[in-house]
Amino acid sequence: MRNGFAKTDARLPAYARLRDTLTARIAAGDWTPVQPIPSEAQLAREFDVSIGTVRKAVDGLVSEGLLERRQGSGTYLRAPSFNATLFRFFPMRDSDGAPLSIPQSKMILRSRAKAPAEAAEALGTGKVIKIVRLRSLSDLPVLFEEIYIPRNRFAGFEVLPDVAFGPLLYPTYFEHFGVLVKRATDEVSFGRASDAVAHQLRIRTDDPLAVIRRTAFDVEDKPVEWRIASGSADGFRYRSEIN
Amino acid sequence: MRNGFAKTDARLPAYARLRDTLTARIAAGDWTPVQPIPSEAQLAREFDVSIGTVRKAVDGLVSEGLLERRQGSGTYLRAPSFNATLFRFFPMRDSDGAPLSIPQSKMILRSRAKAPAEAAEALGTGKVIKIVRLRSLSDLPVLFEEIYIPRNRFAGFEVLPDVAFGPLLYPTYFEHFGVLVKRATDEVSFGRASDAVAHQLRIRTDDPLAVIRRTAFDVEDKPVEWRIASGSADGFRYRSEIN
DNA sequence: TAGTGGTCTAGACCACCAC
DNA sequence: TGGTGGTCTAGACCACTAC
Repeated sequence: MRNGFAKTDARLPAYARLRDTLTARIAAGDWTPVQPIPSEAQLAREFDVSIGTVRKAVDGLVSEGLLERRQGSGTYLRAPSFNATLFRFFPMRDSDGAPLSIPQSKMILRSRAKAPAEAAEALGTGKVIKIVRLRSLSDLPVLFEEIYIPRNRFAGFEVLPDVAFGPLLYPTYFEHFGVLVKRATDEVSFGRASDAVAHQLRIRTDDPLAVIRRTAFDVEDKPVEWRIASGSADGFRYRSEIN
Repeated sequence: MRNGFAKTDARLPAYARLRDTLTARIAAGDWTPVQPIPSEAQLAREFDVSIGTVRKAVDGLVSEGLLERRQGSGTYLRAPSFNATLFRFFPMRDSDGAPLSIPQSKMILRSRAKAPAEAAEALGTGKVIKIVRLRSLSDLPVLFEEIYIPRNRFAGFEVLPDVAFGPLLYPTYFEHFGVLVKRATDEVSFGRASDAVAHQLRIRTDDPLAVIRRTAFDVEDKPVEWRIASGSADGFRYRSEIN
């Protein structure tokens, strides 16, 4: 065939097929955030469309947060574009407005496991790796997290050396497994601390708890992570923008 | 001047000035959702720009949710584009999956008032109208709301006849006061029921409470409403999409 | 200074809708 | 059938970045 589109629906308009082709290249890990992707003129030649059509395709990916334009320099992959640290659930400043100390993250467990029902339903598989973390502010534990990721996307995650992990998981997902988290859904509810959670959070059993369940999706809208996080309901707040 | 731009920064590109001019017309109530706005060709002539530039301006407003394109028919105002009923905070179906009965909304109070500190800070004025509502599912009260709206945007709201109100406030804001809510910020936290709230919700004093604070903004990003809503924490859940 | 993205033009043809 | 938005072209010039 004359053009270079990946296997996309030929009935779609050219800009949509180009957009899907570029998304596939991103998902395949063809590009990194440090080198610009091909220029608009190059893409126009490669796919035999006009620059205007390239711009429309790239516009879509920029508005999705996948790409980033830098005038005079080029267009770059934006990864991890997704900043959803659980610490936005708690105040980062004390009552005087002074910033609290740097958030800490302690990995408690990392091993193959069978996913609990909720996680298996969200991920579409029960074969997962389970991660347990405790996150703290000023040496006070504030959030207890259980995280499940599918083994077929994260083979070998459980044996990665500890130095591969920073305070955030999503950069690790991208750098070591090419998994780019693009969006997520959160669900906040109320519960009470079990013995185990209470012990980790240094609160009492049955104390009020804020519970956040999250499912995260990659650039192709496939679920790649399910997690449940718990913190004391006192001082908890969840901010959200609605459009 | 030759073109028809409203008072916009002449340093901005043409599409941005046109977008701002169209936003101002929307805010001024020049258009309704039932009649199309002028066609792209008409706008191009009126503002002495090309159709491509009109498309770029309209694209922005479409992606903001202010306008809606209908191929073959025209471009229409989308109002109220904002659907954020508080009932998404509670399950609308019982445990068997059967839908619960239609949500109800009872207005308890509607009068001029002095805004509490939080509301005054969010709205930038203390001169407000206070609205108190109780919202129910299957005749069970689930949400107690206190709402504050600035008097300078909603003059006469407190003396509107009851028939002017449906179950949702935002359509009333638009139809009677030309105020179009475009976005809002929510903050979820947990607390305990006061005597008054407990009585309204038919729960016990000090029972766990989910509290949602919301600030709503109009098309020009001016705050037009602040509300605080409370419901029993049991059965509460708040869903949110993160991008 | 060469190359990039940012803006803008003046058309063309197509798909769809309302009359 | 006429008018609308949807797609697409093949340029032009500008603003900015990197070297």
